[in-house]
Amino acid sequence: MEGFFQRYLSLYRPLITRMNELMSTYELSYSLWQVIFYIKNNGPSTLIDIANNYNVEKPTITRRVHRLEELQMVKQIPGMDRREKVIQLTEAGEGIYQACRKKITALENSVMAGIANDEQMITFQTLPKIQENIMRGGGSKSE
Amino acid sequence: MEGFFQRYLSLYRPLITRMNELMSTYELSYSLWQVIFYIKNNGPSTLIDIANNYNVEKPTITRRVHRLEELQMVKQIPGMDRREKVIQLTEAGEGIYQACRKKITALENSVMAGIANDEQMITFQTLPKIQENIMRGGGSKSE
DNA sequence: TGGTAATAGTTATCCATGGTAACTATTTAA
DNA sequence: TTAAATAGTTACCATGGATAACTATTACCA
Repeated sequence: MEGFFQRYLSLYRPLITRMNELMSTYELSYSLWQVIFYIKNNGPSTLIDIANNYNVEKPTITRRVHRLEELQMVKQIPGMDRREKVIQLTEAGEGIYQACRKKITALENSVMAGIANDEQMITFQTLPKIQENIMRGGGSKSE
Repeated sequence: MEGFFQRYLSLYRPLITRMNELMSTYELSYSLWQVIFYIKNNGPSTLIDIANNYNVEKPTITRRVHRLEELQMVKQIPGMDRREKVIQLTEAGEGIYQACRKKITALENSVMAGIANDEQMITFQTLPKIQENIMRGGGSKSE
């Protein structure tokens, strides 16, 4: 499958740029969206939960959450451990989640124009398999 | 196709990290590799050629080429216009291209483990269609 | 021919993201 | 009760890309 990475990677910038434009109305970027998305779909969460989910380091999530707090899309609620910072969506955050979800879904659809349904499905199912393979293949750390 | 972007994007970091590790032996990263790759496949080229091909701005390519010159993988040859800087691979650059090409192809293969051939092909063909749709969809600039 | 466009490239500066190392505060365990 | 583990933060650095303003050269054209 020579040339696959090139095809995969050359899609990245246009896509992420488009997403960021889409969300700029709400002062969000894709990286911030990820946090909102996670909390919405997994309930109030700790920074560690989020960091583990996205395979990024803690300070990265600390920063994202702080920005979201400034934007008042997210707030801290008491956990059962004074170390933990349990993060939840605010009302505003909920609203913005809905609005962005709609926009993103619309873009997801428009981007599939002219592509057969089964081709969409196969691509949809293949990407996570590739990710599995890469992550199993062992980064320089763990494994 | 809700959730498609998430699947696409969550593959990005592991992949690019893996690529960068792969090439770190030669002090290359994927962004530098792109330049080498382009020159190898299109012959001696100007910065403008390269920038246009990858849809990035000129200064971005200026920097990449300068790094490659430092690494002596690339050199300047006279063009037919004293404004132009025509860039070519050096012998060393050729060698490193070959070495990286092999490594990348091997990774491309290993990453497809357990994925049926036709699924690979469909994914391979679908990605550029999606890219087309995104780029046609008009960034905030042109169109 | 002389002067204005356009073109290729560079420099300086800024922004967005993410990583690492070293730290605090709290909790667990021995 | 002290040592280790855990959650989070802070400070700092690296990468990669964008913009704006600049130089040098070439094209155009009146």
